[in-house]
Amino acid sequence: MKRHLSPSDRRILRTIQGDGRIPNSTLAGKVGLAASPCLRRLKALEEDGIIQGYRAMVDRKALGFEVEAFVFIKLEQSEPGWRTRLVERLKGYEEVIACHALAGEVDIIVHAVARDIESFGEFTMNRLLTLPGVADVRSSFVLSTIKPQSPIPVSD
Amino acid sequence: MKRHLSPSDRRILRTIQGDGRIPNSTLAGKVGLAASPCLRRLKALEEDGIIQGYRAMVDRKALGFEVEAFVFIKLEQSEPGWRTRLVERLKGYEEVIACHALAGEVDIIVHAVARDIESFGEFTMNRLLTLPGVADVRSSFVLSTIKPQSPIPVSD
DNA sequence: AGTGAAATGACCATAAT
DNA sequence: ATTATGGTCATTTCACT
Repeated sequence: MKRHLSPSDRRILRTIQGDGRIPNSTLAGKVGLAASPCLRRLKALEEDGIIQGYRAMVDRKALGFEVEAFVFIKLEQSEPGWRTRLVERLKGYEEVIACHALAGEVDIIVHAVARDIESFGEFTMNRLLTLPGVADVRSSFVLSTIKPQSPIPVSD
Repeated sequence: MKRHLSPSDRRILRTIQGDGRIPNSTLAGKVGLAASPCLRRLKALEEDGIIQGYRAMVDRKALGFEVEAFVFIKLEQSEPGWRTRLVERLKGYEEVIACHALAGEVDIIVHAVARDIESFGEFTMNRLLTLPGVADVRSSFVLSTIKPQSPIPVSD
């Protein structure tokens, strides 16, 4: 199950997390391989699900999303079916740019964007707080990004 | 300052957030442009900082990071200089895969990974709690990812 | 290593301002 | 006229066998 990662694989993963659009030939140069084996390894890493995909990181403000926030949700104890439906709903909201179930005080953390404070209010009031099984919703606006989404470290 | 986004730009942004490594020619086809103007637009979007970069999304577990957590930090009132040093330190930790300053109860949220619970403990105890200006540190482990890092919505 | 595909840059066309 | 849009073609570079 747990695939062994060669030193080349690790160098590929390190490099491609930093520049997901680097041409294979350039990547090959950086990791010290010829183009052909480098491409084979890259494809294998994708195939094995170790590389899950590639995304362009886009400035939310350029797309008109002035507000970014984290929403902390506490759940009531409730029938398991509700939980599933809640999760499906959360996944469906386009404002939700990431969402995790947590251990501890807070049950669910939602990373969200909104065009402005008003539409964020509409989102939390009408579309989060009204979800069945939700006991409490607290929001904190992002004031600044100290460190943007960053690579997972890759040891040698 | 605020660049106008053409319908083509929006289609490019929508597509490339979903597949950051799509070949330009394919991208051009999807957005209904010839390759050359498509590439010009893509480069301009990068140049203008609207596209901030490209990353491969890598499975943290494949790299040996069994633990993912959010850490909530409260600060003491303190001299402004401390704040700057704190932020620099946070940025420097490789365990920190994202970090934001928040408005509200919690001052800073840290998204972190660790190889195991022990090393996560070492990280919070020795490298977070000891930072000057930190009043309180609380951690919640990620139990499951409900929605992984997702695109910013792009309206037409 | 070779072949077909893709990236890239120079240049042209059209339309709206 | 100028700006913004997109297309065509020729050349280099790349992906993949």
